[in-house]
Parts: sequence; structure tokens; C-alpha cells
Amino acid sequence: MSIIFSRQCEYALQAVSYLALQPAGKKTSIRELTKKLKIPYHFLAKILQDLTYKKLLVSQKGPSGGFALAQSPDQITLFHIVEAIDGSDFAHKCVMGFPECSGKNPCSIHHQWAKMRDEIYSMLVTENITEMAREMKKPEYRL
Amino acid sequence: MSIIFSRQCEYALQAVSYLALQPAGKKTSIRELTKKLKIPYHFLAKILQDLTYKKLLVSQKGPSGGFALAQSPDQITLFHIVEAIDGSDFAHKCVMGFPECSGKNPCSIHHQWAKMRDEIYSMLVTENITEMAREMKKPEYRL
DNA sequence: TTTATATCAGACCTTTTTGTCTTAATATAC
DNA sequence: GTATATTAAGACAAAAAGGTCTGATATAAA
Ligand code: FES
Ligand code: FES
Repeated sequence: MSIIFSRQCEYALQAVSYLALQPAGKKTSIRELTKKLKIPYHFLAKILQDLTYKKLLVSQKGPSGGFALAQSPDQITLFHIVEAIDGSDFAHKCVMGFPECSGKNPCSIHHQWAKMRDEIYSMLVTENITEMAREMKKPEYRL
Repeated sequence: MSIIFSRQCEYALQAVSYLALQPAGKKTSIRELTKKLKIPYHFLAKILQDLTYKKLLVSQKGPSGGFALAQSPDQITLFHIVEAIDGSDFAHKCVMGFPECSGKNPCSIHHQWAKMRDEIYSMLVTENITEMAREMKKPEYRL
């Protein structure tokens, strides 16, 4: 089971990370991505297509076609990606699964959870692709 | 989609919360729980059975039977419940879905995530049923 | 004995993930 | 320009996982 993001969303994050490491403007094919990241081909294809539709990536068909970031990497935050794939429900829903989530009618761990949820949210909003790429260029990083 | 715990686990947390509000030793039937919590009968039955097997609850068949906490409520933490149903993978797996998670070969948000994950973990370990019940007795609470 | 309740087995549905195949676009070679 | 190779886009179905429902059986209280 996935932790907090869906499988799709995990793959999206991985793929965008990978694209962030490529020289600006270079198109990367699905084949290369699936090979490097070990992601099922058509599942990834669909995800990239969604991200393209949402204007986070651009695509090009034909020889030497592929995908690239649509915007300057410091304008794309993790939240943009997560929101495009999973939506932003996690930021509003009750962690215990109750139908509503608010301080007016909270569950027994609402207050603690709301605090952590805000931290997660602000990390997603703050962290952008440029910073991710910077981290990933350190020698110990995995891509 | 569920946030971080599976549906089963959410239901488990809800049910145990409810049991925590009952007088010590009182048996509560599945019927009462499903009615109050709007949870499918046999799904909850299976979950409670699992929690019983894991020694978190006790069960009794027959008229006026039902379920009750197996231990003193201040010895049951949220983590016990989560671990029994979902396991403790969330505490070790990569949030971006990479096969390993460690500082030696981290993903681009490992460091930030690891920090939040630890907070969540320590909340789960710290928060026990007694405290949950205390929160829930406040007038604005939902059960 | 009767009745209320947990337990157990299995079918069924829904969502998510993966795989097969076809079509459309386009860069490049000629 | 035309042909060809390469690539994304799209339809569709299979497989897997997660969740829900039906019904029967075992157990214990009254
Ligand atoms: S009501 Fe449960 S997290 Fe807000
Ligand atoms: S490697 Fe991704 S969270 Fe640790």
C-alpha cells in the first residue's frame, strides 16, 4: 500500500524529478523514463499525459520527441504535481475517516493531525523542482 | 481515497474510540457500532475479529455479548491499532515510492519527510486511548 | 429451548494498476 | 516532397487489491 500519495502520484513525482535533472528544454522519452525508473510503460504514459494536460509538462511526438518541464523548474512545486494527480483532499479530510474535518466537530486526534498536515502541506508548497534537482545532484542521491 | 491509513484502519480507529467511551468492561455489539458509526456490518466484524486476535479487544458471543478493550485504555496506543491493521510500513517506506528509504540513498525529499514521519510516528506512539477518550468527552466532539 | 450475538466462508463489486494493440503526429533521411 | 522510423495518444481489457454484501454456523445467555 502506498503511504500518503497514490501509486500514480509517486510515479509522477519520480518522473518529474528525473526530468528536472535533464538539461533545460531536452525532451525525454517515456521509454527512457520507464527504463530508468522501472515504471510500467503505459501507466506512466497516462500519467505524463495528465501532467501535460495540466500544463506542467510539454510533449512532442515523433523522432527525438518526448516530455519536458513546461515551466521554469522553480515555478513548479511538489504541490502542483500532487494536486494534478491526487487532488488536494488530504489537506481537508479527517485522518480517521469521519465525514467532516473541522475544529468545530473534531475527531479525537484532529488537533495533532491538523498541525502535521499543515506542515506537510507547507513542505509541498514550498519545495520546488529546482530545489529537488539541487538535492539530487549530490553524490549520494539515487537518480 | 483514504489519506494515510487504509479504510479498514480508519474504521478500526473509530470503533476503538467508541469502545473507549463505554464504561469499563461493558460489551458493545457490532450492531451498535455499525449503527452509530455507519460502517458496513461484516467489514467491521472482520476488523474487530483481527483486533481481538491481536489481543487489543476481547469478544464474547451470545446474547449481551460484544467487544470491549482487552487492556487498560492507557496501555493501548494509536500505534497498536494502526500496526495491527495496516502494519508499520509507513514508518519505513519512501514517500515517493522508491524501493528503499534511507539517508544513504535518499530521494529528493527524504530529509523533510523523515522529520514529519517521525512526528507522526511519535504522535501515534504517545497518544493512548485514555487521552483520546478524554478529548472525546468534550462537548464539541463527534461521538 | 430460544434468542442474540460473534465467527466464518464465499460471492460480488469497485478502484487501482498493469498490459496489448492501434492510431496519429512529426522529425529525419532520401 | 515522400517514405520511413520514432514517438506520444488513445481504446480496451486483464489482473490485483480493496471493500461490501449474503448467508450459514457456533456459542452463550436468558
Ligand atoms: S476531524 Fe479528524 S482530522 Fe479533523
Ligand atoms: S528515500 Fe524517499 S522518503 Fe526516504
